Amino acid sequence: MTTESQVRQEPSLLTTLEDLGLRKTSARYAVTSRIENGSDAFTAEELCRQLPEVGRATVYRTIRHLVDAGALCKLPILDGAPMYSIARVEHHHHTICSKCGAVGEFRHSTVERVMRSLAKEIDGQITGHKMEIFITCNSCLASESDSSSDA
Amino acid sequence: MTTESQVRQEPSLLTTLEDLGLRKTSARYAVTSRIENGSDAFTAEELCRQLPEVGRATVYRTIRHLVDAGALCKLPILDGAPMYSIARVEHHHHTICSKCGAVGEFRHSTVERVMRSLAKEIDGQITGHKMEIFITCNSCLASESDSSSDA
DNA sequence: CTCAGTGCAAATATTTTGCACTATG
DNA sequence: CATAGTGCAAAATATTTGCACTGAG
Repeated sequence: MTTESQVRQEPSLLTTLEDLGLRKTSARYAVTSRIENGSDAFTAEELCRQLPEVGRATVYRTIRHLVDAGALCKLPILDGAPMYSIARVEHHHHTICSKCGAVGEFRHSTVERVMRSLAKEIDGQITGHKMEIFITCNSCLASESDSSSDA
Repeated sequence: MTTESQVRQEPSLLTTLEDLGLRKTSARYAVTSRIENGSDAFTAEELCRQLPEVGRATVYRTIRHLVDAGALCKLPILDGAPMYSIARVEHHHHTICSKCGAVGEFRHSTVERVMRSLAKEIDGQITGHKMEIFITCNSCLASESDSSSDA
């Protein structure tokens, strides 16, 4: 979609869990494959609803493992529950469509360069940063122009 | 603290509420003056605890009004409840100390310029952005070097 | 006096935890 | 077979809502 184009073939999330020394269980298989085959961003509750056969606690625990391992990003949504999405690019930022909630990833070297120039203005030592860009995605723009009741 | 130096004398939050056509009540006075005299960032629950004489619902309702009016920023904290801080600079970003939670504000023209250059790479129309910089603030750096048990 | 605003407590939402049971390695 | 992992339901936490009462204009 952006700077980094196709970075397919991320190692399965289940493998990520194994690498952490965790067992390969059917519950974890269900959760990770649902994440990998589902829509790009989701909430914990959504996942629970989609996986009635897996206990709520297990879903939350699995998500936490994946976030800790860096395989999932936790996106702080201002309203309700946080959303999660698979981290495809090492360090990146997110685009979030305010209409439909679609989440995209991008990486832009300028952002990192800005961080360096900010360093001297900040009253402390920078340890990390997070940037979210709110957009109206192209599909939503398209459907908007249908009902052209714009002010 | 940074680019924009002193922008004191923001209109009292209570005035902001009046401008919205809301009444000037004692509960709202209590909430807004507590916010203005308290520490820079706070959670809704903290405010409730500090104002036992004001109902929890009123605290939440007042915060919501202020956020809607743009007088307070809602900072999505990844762990627990979101934090709020007074918006002093029109459009700005935040520094958050990972150790002590202190929140600072800064504005940097380069950030806005980056947004413009990103526009052509993003698959949709940018409607807003939010950037948070995680730091270890100078006070925490100082107290760290005391107990120099660093790995 | 009227109705916006309030406080309370119950409802709702989200996430974590304790514990007995199950199944992976 | 030992114990990591699970499911459930209860607890903990965070926020919203219904409703009768109060007070600002």
